[in-house]
Amino acid sequence: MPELPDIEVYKNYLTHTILHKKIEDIIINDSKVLQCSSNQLKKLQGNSFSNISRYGKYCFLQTNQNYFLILHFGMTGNVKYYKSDSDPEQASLIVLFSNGYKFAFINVRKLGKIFFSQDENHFIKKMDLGPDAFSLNKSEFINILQYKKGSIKSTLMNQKTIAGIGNIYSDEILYQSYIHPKRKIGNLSKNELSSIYKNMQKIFQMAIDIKVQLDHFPDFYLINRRKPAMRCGLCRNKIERKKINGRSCYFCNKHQK
DNA sequence: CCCCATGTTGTAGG
DNA sequence: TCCTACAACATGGG
Repeated sequence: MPELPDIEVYKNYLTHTILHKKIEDIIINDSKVLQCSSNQLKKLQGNSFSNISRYGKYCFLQTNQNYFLILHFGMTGNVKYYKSDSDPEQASLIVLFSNGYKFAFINVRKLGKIFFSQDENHFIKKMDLGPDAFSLNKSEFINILQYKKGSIKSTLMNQKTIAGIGNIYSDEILYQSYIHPKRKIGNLSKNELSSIYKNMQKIFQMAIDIKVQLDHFPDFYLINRRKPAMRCGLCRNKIERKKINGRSCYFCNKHQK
């Protein structure tokens, strides 16, 4: 489920598994997801990962030589640290460590991407990413949004404006903020923008705390109600689905004004 | 067979 | 220039 909280959970997982282990080899099973040359990946051999970080929906694996292996998960990306002769299905990339363990970047729909960079900030600039959603304070958040022209949902999902929010969490944030996804930002009050910010922080923190296990979200959340004929967890109205930005937007037409 | 799915990118149009 | 809509990408599930 790769939006900001999911990547944060992957980051924590990798921090507890792959750091400081000698990289013996890199196996590329699917060059389609590679956004760099295999020669660049060869540079990782003999080194180890020294730090894992996240920016927006990207995960940065820094090596002790200050190279960065950068993962983007698309719709179905996942990571796994394991010790076995048999590798996961659809592992695009496998890193072999000298302790016999492996790290796999799993990529069912092949919409994920693998990048290589020598400079984290340069990469972020090159990808034209806005500031990370979870690192902004309230006034920075409001300053960025308040002069935008588009609808609130589209703008929240625009990675060039703010990085990290996707379809599921933009819906959840607006649902809990009592704001209709099609509202133009210019029509939102300071209080409403402030509410969006607070709910974003609260929802992301919740999702990270429960490691994004869907059945651990509070019952009133929208996230487990994204199905036809489901009832709103806040006012029991029927949840609606509408295409916005080519994505299925779920919302409650009664309490989201 | 159909439609749906957590993302990004390119194109066309207002 | 900025915003919206839509198709494409690839694969699996209902």
